[in-house]
Amino acid sequence: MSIEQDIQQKAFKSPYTKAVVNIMYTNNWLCSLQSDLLKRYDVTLQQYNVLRILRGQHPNPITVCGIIERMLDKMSNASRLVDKLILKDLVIRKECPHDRRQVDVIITDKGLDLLAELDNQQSEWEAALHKLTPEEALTLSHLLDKLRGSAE
Amino acid sequence: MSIEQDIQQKAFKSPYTKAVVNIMYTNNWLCSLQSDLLKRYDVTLQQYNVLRILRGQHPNPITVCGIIERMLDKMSNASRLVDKLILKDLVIRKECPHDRRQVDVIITDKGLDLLAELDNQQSEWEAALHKLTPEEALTLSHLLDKLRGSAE
DNA sequence: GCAAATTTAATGTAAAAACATTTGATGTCA
DNA sequence: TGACATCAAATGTTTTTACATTAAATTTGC
Repeated sequence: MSIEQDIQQKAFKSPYTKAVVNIMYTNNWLCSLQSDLLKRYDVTLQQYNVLRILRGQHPNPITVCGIIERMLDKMSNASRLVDKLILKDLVIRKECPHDRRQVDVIITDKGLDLLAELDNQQSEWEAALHKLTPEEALTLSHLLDKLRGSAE
Repeated sequence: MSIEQDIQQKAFKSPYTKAVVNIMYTNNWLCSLQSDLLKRYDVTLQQYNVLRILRGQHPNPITVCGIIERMLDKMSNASRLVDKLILKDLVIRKECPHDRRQVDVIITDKGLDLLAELDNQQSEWEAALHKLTPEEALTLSHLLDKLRGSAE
């Protein structure tokens, strides 16, 4: 069923309003799916995102500022998020040699192992997305870029 | 710039992963925009969504359960959200005649006025979305429905 | 070189969310 | 009817988020 039925709304004011509501609704749908999966590994969605950013840099370190820049939702407590990951031995903090204000963060082997494990699980839920063809998925991305005014 | 540049990622594993990340990124972009607007009126995004649900029913009441069903992100504390709205005189609680477990919630005139005011403001930020044509906005919605397996 | 401004990360605090439990009301069925 | 399951809403508790402030290091301009 379509978005109107999902949230039991009769009609939307404009195709734009409808698209916006649909993005938010779909986002929540995706987050729920993914959180359920991550919960089994005792990682939150935010922690998972930070881990993926760190893996993207590995074996290079990245500063807390760098993490915030790359995060999907910029928030101020990346610092505390790193704290949580350190408690689980998934990352380590290292002092930054050339600027002592900054703090380098690096993913540990344990963190990489966890991500590898999660990659496998991901295929399980990614299969749920294959109701779109690869071309449609790209079109979707392109439209979102354009919506944000980020299209080239 | 496209999503890759926005979050400084080189490439995505698949068009599906890219679409999912883009949905989440765009959702955050939209929420920030909208929250900034709502903040001036001392309403949160969640409270705003509940108010719109209530307006959709007006002049009929709706139960707390009904609100949760229609919310974009189902959470358990719709009850407390209603509390907040009552404090601001935007809604009222009424006992439900035929089932004393349930509680009817109705939007007040003050609530309707606030929404009307916000509707005007909305056009301001909706203009930001007109980089898409109406047809593209509909295509976007359709692809999202299909992604969730909700296409007809 | 030094004071002021800026940057980086951490921390304090209040509000909100997530999750479980409780309370009261209704439905079910022997 | 009465025990038991179910349901609706509220409440308790812990964790997370949002927002502001602080502390230390670096940069800038004079």
